[in-house]
Amino acid sequence: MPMEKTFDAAEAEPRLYRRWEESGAFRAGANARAGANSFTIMIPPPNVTGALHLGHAFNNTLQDILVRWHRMRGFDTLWQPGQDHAGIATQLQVEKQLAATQQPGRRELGRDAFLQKVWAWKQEKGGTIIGQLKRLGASCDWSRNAFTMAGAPGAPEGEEGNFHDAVIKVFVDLYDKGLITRGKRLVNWDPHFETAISDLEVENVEVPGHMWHFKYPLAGGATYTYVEKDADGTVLFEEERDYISIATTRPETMLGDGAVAVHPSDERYAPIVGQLCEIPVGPKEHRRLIPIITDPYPDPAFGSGAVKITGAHDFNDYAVAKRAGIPMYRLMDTAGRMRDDGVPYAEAAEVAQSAARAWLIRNGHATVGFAEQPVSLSEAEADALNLVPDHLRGLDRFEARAKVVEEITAEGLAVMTEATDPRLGAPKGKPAPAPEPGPRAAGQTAEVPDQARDGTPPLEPEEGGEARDEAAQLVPLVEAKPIMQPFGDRSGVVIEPMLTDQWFVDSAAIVGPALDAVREGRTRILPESGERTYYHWLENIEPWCISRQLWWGHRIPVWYAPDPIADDDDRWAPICAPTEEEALAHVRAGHGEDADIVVVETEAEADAILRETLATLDTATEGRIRQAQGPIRIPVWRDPDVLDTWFSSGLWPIGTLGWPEETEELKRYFPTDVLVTGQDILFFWVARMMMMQLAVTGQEPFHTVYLHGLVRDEKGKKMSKTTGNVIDPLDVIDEYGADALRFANTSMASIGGVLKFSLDRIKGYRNFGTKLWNACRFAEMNGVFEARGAGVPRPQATVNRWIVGETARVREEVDAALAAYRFNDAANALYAFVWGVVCDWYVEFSKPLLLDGAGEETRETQETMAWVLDQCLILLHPIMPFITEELWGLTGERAKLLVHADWPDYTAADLVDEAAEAEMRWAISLIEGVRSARAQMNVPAGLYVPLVMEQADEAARTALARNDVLIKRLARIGEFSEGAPPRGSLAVPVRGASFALPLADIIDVGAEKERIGKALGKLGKELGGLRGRLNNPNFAASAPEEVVEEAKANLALREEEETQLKAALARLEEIG
RNA sequence: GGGUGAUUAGCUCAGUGGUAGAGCGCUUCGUUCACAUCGAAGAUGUCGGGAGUUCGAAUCUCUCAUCACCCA
Repeated sequence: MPMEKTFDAAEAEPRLYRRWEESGAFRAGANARAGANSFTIMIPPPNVTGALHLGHAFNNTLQDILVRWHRMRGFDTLWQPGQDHAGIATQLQVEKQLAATQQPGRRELGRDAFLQKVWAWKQEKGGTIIGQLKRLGASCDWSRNAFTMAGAPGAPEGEEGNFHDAVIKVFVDLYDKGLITRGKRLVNWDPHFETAISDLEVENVEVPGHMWHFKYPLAGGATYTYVEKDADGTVLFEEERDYISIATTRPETMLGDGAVAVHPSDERYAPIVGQLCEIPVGPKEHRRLIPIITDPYPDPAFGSGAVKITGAHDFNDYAVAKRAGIPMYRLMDTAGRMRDDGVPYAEAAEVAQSAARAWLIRNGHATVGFAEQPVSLSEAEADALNLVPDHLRGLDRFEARAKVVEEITAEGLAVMTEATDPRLGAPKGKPAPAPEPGPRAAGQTAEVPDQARDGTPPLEPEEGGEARDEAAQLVPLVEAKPIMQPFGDRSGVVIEPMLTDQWFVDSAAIVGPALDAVREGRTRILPESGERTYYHWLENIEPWCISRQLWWGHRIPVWYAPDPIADDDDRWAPICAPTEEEALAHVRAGHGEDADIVVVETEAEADAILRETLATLDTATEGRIRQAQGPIRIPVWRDPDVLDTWFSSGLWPIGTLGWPEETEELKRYFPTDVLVTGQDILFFWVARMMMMQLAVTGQEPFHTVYLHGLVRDEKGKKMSKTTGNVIDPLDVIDEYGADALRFANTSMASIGGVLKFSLDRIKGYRNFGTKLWNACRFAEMNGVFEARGAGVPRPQATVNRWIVGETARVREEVDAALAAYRFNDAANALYAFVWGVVCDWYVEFSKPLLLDGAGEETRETQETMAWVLDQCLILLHPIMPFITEELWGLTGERAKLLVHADWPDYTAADLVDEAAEAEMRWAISLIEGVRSARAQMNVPAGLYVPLVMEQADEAARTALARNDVLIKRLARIGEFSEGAPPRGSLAVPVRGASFALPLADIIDVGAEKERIGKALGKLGKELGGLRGRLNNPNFAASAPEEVVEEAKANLALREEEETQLKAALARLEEIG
């Protein structure tokens, strides 16, 4: 039964994949030769919430190619699959689902019940991407599928595994070594998810924003002379002022200001440094005064040159406050609302006031006043203080902003300017609104100032100049300008820098080996530019914040118990232990065997119990509970935070292999070989894996990191739902088959290449599959596969000898390309070979032998073709596994599936027959010459025409004689003759011979002259270049010998061709 | 502002010192018994601009321009 005309991918792919899986073809070690080296790839674990996108499709195609290639070569191969638990994304997903199905929300459920819901969700929906990777043909060992939360407490049946143990063990080890610490740090806070997120999860986007300018009056009505000078010292402007002008894009943070800073060299403000100024907001009777300090951070040329310092809400201010010892006052709660806790504002402001005075005293700007006690606030005390005025408490941060602006303006403390000031941008006379900005709001809010609009040049940016024309109508100066604003990449809300207690890894202490590994070449990053980026980041590494205020994740293994020796002040002592039992054992050791230990859920509960306990004790012991008599209640609570997802995925290479147990797999497959991943997670993941694996095992986790870019659309744009240019790889697979998608991915995969996805290319590679299919179909129709022999054929016929050599060449080319991770070169070499050599020439050449012939030559051709096609299937299999496996099955009884076929290792040196190659290349060039002349001269395509050989050398004669059947067939030649070409022939020059097509009655002499003239023109250019080079004595002297030889040989060939063409032209001239 | 990279045929891209290629598209021709998801032939380039090194530069250096990404 003849084969179908095309490959039915939709039908065959699931069937073939099932076949592979059922036969265990992808199992670790399948098809390994005895004593083989291992080859391991760890899949970059997709989020458990994820669905396959084109980036995954690309990334996993490359991994699959490497894995299939090694497996066929007999390596002990493991492709380790798995998923990442993706803290924020998963928690969000489940919360959404609860809301959508009218179930109780996360907080109502409580932690344990919620986590059960997450696990249930994971078990039901978490496998989506696995099925999708299978459709792509990914040959992972699915029996080993891993999960970064496997084995966590509460994990249901089927989620066993010890990944959790690995994560906890590493945390405890690093903690014990002092490499993990807890502290108050400014972190990027996501008010939507109410958790810290890393720098890398923050997207900075330029959005239309506003810059407000406010006056901070000097304390006690003090004044100074404000002078502005130009570079030469000429006074430009001078006035008496009782305030300092401050610009801000976030007025609500003024409430937490701890100081105003100016540059030490800024003479304008020198007179008032060390004085106090007033924050112009809040109840008049409790206005807070803050010191004016110097710090190198403010840029005198920007704005007024004075900067408000809000240490708890801005990264730059944080550094200034740290340097100067300015207290940091937190203003917001975890949801980004203005705080509504603590003592009333008046009381809090009082304390802050004393702290400000104390600062002046400490820094020598003031002396201790009468009856005054300098107050110094600890970090915790400052944090506990709520400086939000009572009427603003509980407001959303953006509402609070609007209120603050309104109040200051009403009080007349906004800096004013003319209504025509081009900086305003917003509608005249109206203070700009303070909407909640967001990337989606961009373009809807106030426009960016268009200074060209009214032709007025912008005013000088220096403050103080804007109110000079008193006659003009004045409005508050609210600049409309684009500002960079941080957004959470998952939540899309504005990120708030927030001072919170977090856990940190001291990255700087463990980064050394990770840097050395790349510097010393033990791990190589491709493209090389990735190495530079890697160094740059690691050399400037910041502490890594690893705590997240989420529930879904590895909970931090730290418990808190009353410190048996500490003062009341920091009475909770952390105990880090792998399990609660061990932690409690520590508590018991500290508090005595008879202590009644109560594990509670929150710090508040623990506090209550501890207060009760303390109350029962003798006050003379000053709260030290070690002196307690008899059993007392000791509250213990566990840190509620979970670890950053990247902390656990950082252990992916060893965690998936069973570490910390010393498993057989760990010994066999670690260190792994290649990591294929997106360059966007070089820091998130790659660098951290390097650091963590080195810290834990002392070994590099992989020797090669292959980085690739983002898959974009045809025009190079990012694919996004909002743009609507997202292409679903599954749709592509449905329409064109997985092989076409894979081949397109492979051919795009040049090192460091830009990835632009094009459906035209997909279609082209689907056609390529069809071409291969039909070559096999032709072979099958001609009994080729019945003649398959064992091993490499050793045929006699020139065409067969030639194609065997060509096959060896392409095998070497493919191996070299894959070894160098030049996937595109491998794909292109195979495309050119299968289509351009096998299909275009070899199949055509074989036709006379297969269709017309019989006997040994036919049999040998069948055998050779069977072998050549088998080689095509084998070499293409890593890239196009489905169609090749299908053809492998259809074209013979096979000992093994193609997925386990032996990868060839024959070489061009063994198999290339140079004489055969020269002969075939000559025949091809003659055929092409004839075809070209015919087509250009409009000789009817179907017409058989005679060919006259004018002259020929020995090699050409032999080649013609031995291949005349092929040449006649493919060039559509009727008869050969030898002799002088008749007048009005078409000239066909080839190497070592000249031919003519006598077609005087068909051709147009003028057109033929033109054709030859054109060819001569081209030749002339080339000859000019070659002669120029060879005539240059410096060329012969400096260029390598083989280059000179090549140029000489080239020149000889071109000259021969030129002679022939000139002769042909001369003959045509005779006709006229 | 810092870093990294890109600029080659109409389009998408290869091309690490020897005189420029592929695929797609385009034009012309073709119902030749594997394939029209095909075949044959053809056209198209101051390799972003300028300077330098070199016998020789798309390739190395400098510079300018434009664009992209990452980090502030």
